[in-house]
Amino acid sequence: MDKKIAFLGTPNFAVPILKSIHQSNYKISCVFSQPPRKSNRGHKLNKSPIHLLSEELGIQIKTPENIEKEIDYIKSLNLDLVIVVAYGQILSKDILSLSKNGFINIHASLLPKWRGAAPIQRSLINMDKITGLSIMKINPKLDEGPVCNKYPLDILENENAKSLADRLSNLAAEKILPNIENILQQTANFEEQDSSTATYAKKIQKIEGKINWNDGADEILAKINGLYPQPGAWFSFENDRHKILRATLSKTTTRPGEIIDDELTISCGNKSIKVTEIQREGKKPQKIRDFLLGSKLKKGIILKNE
RNA sequence: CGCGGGGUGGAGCAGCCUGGUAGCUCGCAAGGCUCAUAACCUUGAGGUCGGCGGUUCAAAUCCGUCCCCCGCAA
Repeated sequence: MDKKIAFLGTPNFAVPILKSIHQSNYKISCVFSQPPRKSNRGHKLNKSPIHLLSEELGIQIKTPENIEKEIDYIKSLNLDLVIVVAYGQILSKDILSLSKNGFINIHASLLPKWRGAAPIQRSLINMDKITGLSIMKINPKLDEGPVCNKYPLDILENENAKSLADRLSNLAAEKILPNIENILQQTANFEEQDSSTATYAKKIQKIEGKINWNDGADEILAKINGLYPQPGAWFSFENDRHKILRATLSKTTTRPGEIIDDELTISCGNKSIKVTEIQREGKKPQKIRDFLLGSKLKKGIILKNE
């Protein structure tokens, strides 16, 4: 009855899920994660969140540049099941054959909607009212495998990507356990996706964060929330990038980009947004009150779309 | 050795290039005005200008070095 499970994952989103499985009765034979990358200021080598967690929990961790090279090792593990959460490497047919019950992926959308890299951000930018999780079996194509369970989750008013990711991640941590049970018992029911209704969540490009004040306020707010905290939605003023971290809707409209009052309410193409938290280039995030004390962004200034 | 910005009373900033009295907005304290107030007026407290060293008659300001924070890019 001692089933052997492996876990493949990399970013923070996967952390609560690995924790949950670890705390349950299942035994994790090995964790795979992306190798430490040179990143951030100074290009230091940083281990992935899952890498760090595995070390902390004392689980065997492997971080191959290419998982294909570990194929013999994986075979030797004699795995019953593999859980994949945002691992970041393509899994070949050869790899996928090395688990008795397949490779199970948790995807942060209601498939076949938002297949691909950035489902959470895309659902927010698209102003969806609802999203969720899909538990699916990986096949060699991108997020196209058969689904055994979906868990819808309402998107809250003015919710941002971090909050939504946290909620989905926690939901996944909870729901993965009964699914593992069902799959190991062979009682899970997998259904093919209806690919004719599929949509794709393209990877986020940094340039998408640039705000166009001619857009409607709802749209701009969706961008601010969908790109929070990385890469963030921003505008330029006096050559400084100003990243808007949080904002609320406001009704007044004047000229697009015009600062309407002394509290940094900015008119959009339709309605306006009131900035409540902002981060200037090279500065820490600031509540709008603090930011305004020493700021030149006063009523009447018109922000340009550049 | 990836590129770059910053550290100035409690908060957010200006001053630095072109050395020579510590400035602005806010907060705080006291007083005044007011039916009253987060509004307005007056006064006040509070700063080793990130640390150390150097140049100079004189350093927030110029030079060197160290510490800390952040943005970009990957």
